[in-house]
Amino acid sequence: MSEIKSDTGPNLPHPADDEIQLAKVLFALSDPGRLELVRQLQEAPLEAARCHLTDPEIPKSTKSHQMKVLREAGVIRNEPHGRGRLLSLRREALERRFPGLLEAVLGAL
Amino acid sequence: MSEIKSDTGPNLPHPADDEIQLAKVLFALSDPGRLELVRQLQEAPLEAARCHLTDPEIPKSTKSHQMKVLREAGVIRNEPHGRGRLLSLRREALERRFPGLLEAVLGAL
DNA sequence: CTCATGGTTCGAATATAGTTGAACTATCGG
DNA sequence: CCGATAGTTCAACTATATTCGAACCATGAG
Repeated sequence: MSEIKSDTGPNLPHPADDEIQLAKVLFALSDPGRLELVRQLQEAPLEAARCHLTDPEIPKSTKSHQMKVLREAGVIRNEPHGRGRLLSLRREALERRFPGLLEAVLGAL
Repeated sequence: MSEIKSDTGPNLPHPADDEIQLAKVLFALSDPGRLELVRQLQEAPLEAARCHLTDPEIPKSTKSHQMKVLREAGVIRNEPHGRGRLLSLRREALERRFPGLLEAVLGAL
């Protein structure tokens, strides 16, 4: 056991709060599959392996790609967690940057 | 002069209020150029010829295409007006369908 | 009617995005 | 250490979007 944060580990790059761009966020959310994933993170962070229940046939590489688009847009965080990954919504960052946006998107039918 | 609405005229198709889809709206707004156009319609409707798309060098066919994407998504209305077209934001429809969304997007820096 | 203005549409080229298998990496349990 | 699990990355392919010239169409002015 070690408390040292492994630099060599699978720590993926995330944009800083103030680097999050509106256009990229809107684009990331403009896909039904990605939007669905975001909805699943509404209540609480989720292990990647536990979401996307709707389509169990999707290859993991495809799923990984969708997570990447959301992560690079600054919509979700993707961190190591046990032998998998923990996905979470970047609520605070998005709210600070684009107040009301996430709520409006998630609130829609 | 005639009060008859010409059916043969350039009346373009618009989605009905309840046919407006979130994903398409978000996609339409995810382009900086289109977003800029939408911002110009914030205050009041505008003749298409009067809204300069940041780049004055943009060919009219390209500009027409951008208007089409926004129109088909249900973001703007595009109606005949004199020898040109009048563009307007579909505020009410968007507000009814996705409350707060437009405000959040336009309010962003 | 004719012309200039302001736009739409079409088609072809280009650019960007999505999909997927295979190879690779990290972690945990035994 | 080994195998299983979970996910990323890469490369090739397919699909969708964007761009823009050229042709076309409607309106208003003269």
